[in-house]
Amino acid sequence: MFALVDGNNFYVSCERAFRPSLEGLPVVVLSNNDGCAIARSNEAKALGIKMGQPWFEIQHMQHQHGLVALSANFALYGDISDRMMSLAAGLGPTQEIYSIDESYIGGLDGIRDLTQRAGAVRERILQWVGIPCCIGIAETKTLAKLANHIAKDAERKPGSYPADLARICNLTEQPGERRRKLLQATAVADVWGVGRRIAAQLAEGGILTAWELTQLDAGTVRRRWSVVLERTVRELQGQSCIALEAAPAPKQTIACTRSFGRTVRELPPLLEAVSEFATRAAEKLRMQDGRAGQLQVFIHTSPHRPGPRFYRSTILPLQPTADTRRLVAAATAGLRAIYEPGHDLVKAGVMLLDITGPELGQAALPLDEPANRDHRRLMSAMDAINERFGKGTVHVASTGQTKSAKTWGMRQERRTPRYTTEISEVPLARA
DNA sequence: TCTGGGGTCCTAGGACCC
DNA sequence: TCTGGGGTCCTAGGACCC
Repeated sequence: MFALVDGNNFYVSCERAFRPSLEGLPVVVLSNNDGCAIARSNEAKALGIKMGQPWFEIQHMQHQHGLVALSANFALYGDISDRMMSLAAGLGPTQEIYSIDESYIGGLDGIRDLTQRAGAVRERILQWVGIPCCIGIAETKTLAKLANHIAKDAERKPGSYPADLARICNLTEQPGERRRKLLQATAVADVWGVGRRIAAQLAEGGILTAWELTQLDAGTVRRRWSVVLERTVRELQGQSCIALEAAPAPKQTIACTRSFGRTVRELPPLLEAVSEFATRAAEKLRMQDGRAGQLQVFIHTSPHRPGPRFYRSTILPLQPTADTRRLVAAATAGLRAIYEPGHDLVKAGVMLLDITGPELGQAALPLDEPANRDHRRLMSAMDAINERFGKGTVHVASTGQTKSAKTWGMRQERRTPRYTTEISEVPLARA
C-alpha cells in the first residue's frame, strides 16, 4: 500500500506561507525570465490560466482580475520542500521523494487508523510549514496518485464528491460501487502515465475514463501500445508494478540550460554563459561523485519567432572527469566550434553525458593518480568555499567578473525574498 | 516585444558480429 | 533458379513525468 503526499499548487503555497495577504487572490508563479506560468492558485486556474501559458497572454488580468504574478524563487521552494518532506516521512516507514512537492510513503500495510493518521500528518505540515497538501492512499502508486487527484478535486469542488474525500482519499476503504464511480469520474488523461498523445488514441477507441482503462486487457494494451501503458493498466487494476525507490538513482545525464534575458549575438557573453552552465553542471556531477565521459553544448534562436532558425550542438568526448576547469574548457571549445555570428540567440546549454561512478575515471588513469588526487582536493575545496560563502565565490575566470555586468542573465523582476536561506532576507518580527 | 528547465524509459532500425 | 539464424550495441525519436 502507498500514500502520495502532494503539496497543493506548491510554488504558490510557498509564496503564500510568507505573504498571507495572497490568500484568496489569483496568483501565478512565473518560469525563469518571467516567461510563462508554472504554478497557479485555484483562483488563477478558475480564470482559465493554463499550465505553461505565456505571461504576455495573461498579463492583462493583473488589472482586470487582480492577478498577482511572482518570479520563481527556487531557493525558497527547495527549502520549504525539505521541511515538508521530513514531516511527510512521519506517515510510514519508507519514503520516496518523487519531485519537489510530492513524496510516496510505503510500507503502510497493517498500520491502524491510516486515514486518520494521514489527516494528522496533513495538519502538521500545514501548521509547521504552512503548506496545504492532499494525501491519496491506495494499493499501487498509480492508484495512490489517482486518489490524490480525487482528494484535490474534491477539495476544490465541494459538492461534486462525497465530502469525506476532500484532502484525504483512501481508496482502499471505498466500497466497490463507490470506487467504481470515482474511477468513472476521473478522465483518462488524468491518470499518471497517460499523456496527451495516448489519451487521444484511447479516446478514439472510446476509452475516456480511468475506469474504462482498467477494463482493458493488459496483453492487448501491450500489443497496441507498449509495456509502459500495460504497466499503468495493471497498476490501475490493483497489481503493484512500480516499486518505491527509497534512494534516488544517480543521474545518467546532467543538464544546465537557460534562456537569456534578451537575445545574444556576440561570442564573448556566450562564452561567459556556457562557462557558468558548465560550472553548475560540474557541481551537480560532483555531488553524486560522478565523472562525465562526454559533454554537449548547444545554442539556438527562438523557435517561436518566424524566419530562419539556427540550432546547433556538438558533443565532445572527454577523459572521464568532474573537474570544473576541464569541463569549462570543453564547453567553451565546443561553443567556438558551433558559433556563427549574426544570429539572435535566445538559449544555450551544457549537458554532461556518459556519466560513470568515480571508480571508472580513476581506473582509466592509473599513472595519473597523484595529480588526479590533487584535482579532486582542489574541487572539494572550491565546493566547500562556495557552499559556505555563496555560489560563485570562487570560480573560473571565464564565467565573467561581476553579476551586474551580465548581458545574458535572466529577467526576474518579481522575485520575493529568499526568506529561509539568505540571512539578509530573513523576515523580521516586530513586537 | 513577450513562450522554462530537467529528467526517464521504451522502441525501431541500422551496423556489426559469428 | 537459387540467398540463414541469432545476437549485441548504438542512436534517434517519441512519449511521459514534474
